[in-house]
Amino acid sequence: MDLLSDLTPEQRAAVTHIDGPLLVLAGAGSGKTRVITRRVARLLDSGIAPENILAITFTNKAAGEMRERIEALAPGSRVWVGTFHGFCARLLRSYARLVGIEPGFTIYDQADRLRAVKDVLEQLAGDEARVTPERVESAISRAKNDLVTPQALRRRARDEDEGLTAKAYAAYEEKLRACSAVDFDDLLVHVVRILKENPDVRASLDGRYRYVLVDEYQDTNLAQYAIVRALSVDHPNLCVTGDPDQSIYGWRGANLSNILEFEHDYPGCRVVKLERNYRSTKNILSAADQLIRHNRDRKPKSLLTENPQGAPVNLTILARETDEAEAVAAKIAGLVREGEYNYSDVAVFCRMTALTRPIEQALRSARIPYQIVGGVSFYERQEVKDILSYLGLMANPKDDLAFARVVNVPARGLGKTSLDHLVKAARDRGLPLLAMARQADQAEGLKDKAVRGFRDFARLVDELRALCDHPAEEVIRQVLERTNYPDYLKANSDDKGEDRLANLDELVSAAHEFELEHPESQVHDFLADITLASPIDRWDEQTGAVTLMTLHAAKGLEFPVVFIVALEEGLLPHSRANNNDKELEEERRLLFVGITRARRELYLSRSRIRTFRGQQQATFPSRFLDELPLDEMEMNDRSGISDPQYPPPRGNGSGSWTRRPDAYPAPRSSPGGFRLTTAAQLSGSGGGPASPADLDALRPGVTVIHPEFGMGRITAVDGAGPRRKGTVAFATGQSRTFVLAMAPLKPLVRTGGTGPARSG
DNA sequence: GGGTCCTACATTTTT
DNA sequence: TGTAGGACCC
Repeated sequence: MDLLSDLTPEQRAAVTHIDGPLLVLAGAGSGKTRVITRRVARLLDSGIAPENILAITFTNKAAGEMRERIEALAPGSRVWVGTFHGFCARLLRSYARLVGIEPGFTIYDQADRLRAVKDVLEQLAGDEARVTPERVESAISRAKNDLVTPQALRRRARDEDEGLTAKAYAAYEEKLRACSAVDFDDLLVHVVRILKENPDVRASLDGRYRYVLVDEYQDTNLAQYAIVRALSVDHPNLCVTGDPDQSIYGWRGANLSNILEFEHDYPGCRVVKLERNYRSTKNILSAADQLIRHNRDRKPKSLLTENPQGAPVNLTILARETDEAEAVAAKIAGLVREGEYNYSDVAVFCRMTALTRPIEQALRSARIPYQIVGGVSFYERQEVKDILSYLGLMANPKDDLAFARVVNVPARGLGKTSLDHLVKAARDRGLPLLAMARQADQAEGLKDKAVRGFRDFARLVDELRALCDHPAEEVIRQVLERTNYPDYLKANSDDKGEDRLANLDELVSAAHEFELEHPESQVHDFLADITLASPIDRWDEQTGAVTLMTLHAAKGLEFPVVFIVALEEGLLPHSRANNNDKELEEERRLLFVGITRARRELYLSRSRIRTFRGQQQATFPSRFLDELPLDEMEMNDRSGISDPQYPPPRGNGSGSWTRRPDAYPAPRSSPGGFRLTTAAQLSGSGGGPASPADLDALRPGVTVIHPEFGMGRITAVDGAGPRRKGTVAFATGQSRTFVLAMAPLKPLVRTGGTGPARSG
């Protein structure tokens, strides 16, 4: 086919560029994927060998799609397309020895890493540690992505906690080495080291991968930058594509300056800007544009489209998250009933996976098929992880983490005490746990029964290990059979047993599929593939179901109809991102990404009250709503209550549609809605001084209104009688304590309910 | 050692 | 709301 005829001049410029660095700044929906794949086809057309091309994408799914498209344009060409992590894993299998690790290394995922950090912290500081394992874990990850060594982190440490973190980092590294394991970030870090310390290897890889393409370049971190740089010295035929406005992985170490400084890093590079949007309606694009303009740390850019105006963007306010979910479900049902869309045309995005639950429920009861992307991934389920740990231990006998996980699963009478003795003995001798288990009779303090147990277990694993070069599917079947795992599951899981057995079946068929695709593979290849898989890789757009996912997962996708829910302060922007402008701008970009996924219709919503962590809480509208072109939008408030008065978080904001200054509420009731009631009214005592009954309504968990501070929630009460005090956390972030009998606090209750809203 | 119950706890996003 | 870890009892 003609690779150029249907392209715009800009797209054509990018596609026809062959040698030298190329930066493609591609706005949302500007046909970027098409440009990249065409360019690869064009490279192949011009006689460049497929093995000289390396294409890096953000997810395996994107890689698969690109591979397919390239295959369609240039059949039979075997271009390597994959993620940074996949590429590095492969490279590391060949060059492991250069950084002192074994080629059969195991890849630890985040849960494994957290487990390892916990072990290390306990060993280092016992119960004394003042830093949480989670914080240490993320600090280690951050350090690695920034190419900071344990020594450097130690030198940098300013206080005791940072010192302990650095120490834990060093100990963690040792532990991984002893287990012959690497974590996600190590895949990158080790490759950086290989490239840095071995000029010959670097030169040969640079020569091999003469044409490098990196997609989503705005989300690369320092380690990834270093890899790309090292592969583009002798042959700087590097093409990167991305959009600074869509950078949403800063928390993972992504460095926006990689793309902003590209022209500086690669002098003489060609820059192509793709600004025309082919995806969305004018209305949707206008919303995206107005929003993203509020980012100050940004190169101004216009978003243009020749697409029709389209329907106005819709913003709906509901009373509670269940109402919101039902409204979404009802709207979806209506759209499909009208015949214009299928379920698979629709996606619902939210900030956190935890927010999907009410949506799921509503979709279920409306009998709308859906699939959820993310959340607890299939491979993180306990039963799956157990079996995978057996495989891991078979493939890598030094994997102490896997050993500890399964040595007593199913129960073999090897509890904590026995394991502690074994660990100590192994540590003294510098042996892996499996090796120590084989000679458990030499470990101090073990009872005969435990010695026998460990040796039996070691024998079992050794026997299984003999099967290591068999197909993964068969290995899994053998593990299940020889460990009696299915029986153990049946005995130990009450009503979930069926589900869990089904998960094991699914694991077997996953292994089978892998086997078909990679006939030559070994168990550790299967494990690596699983570990490096992302939730979105399992997503199938063909199933005829509504898609439910986080805004992060939505990157790179598009849907005719998009819903974005829970546009509330604390959720979007997330409360953890509230501290500085940088994080706040990333949150804004996140919403921008969500909005620009929509092709024809966009529905935004928020709920006035949200139950989170089992607690009802009044919410405030996301500040981002005020940044949208509200006059062009269609808005309806179906909550049946109006906003209370509250001090705007910043600026004056008054007069805007989302912040109604008038509203200390004339109680208004609507079926199933809310009204605001005073404690006095509740108890029927009609507005006099608070009676004991009034005070009874003011309990922890109850949402209240204060005329000055706005909505809040009672977090604690203290004392009794007239001097009883209550602490209220207000939605503005401040917390205050009042004498309940005196304070003008009013509980928010459900119409027709029997009493104040209660927690739990 | 192992199972059960309870409490305390945290809680973003993901390769 | 969920879960991970601790206390307790068999």
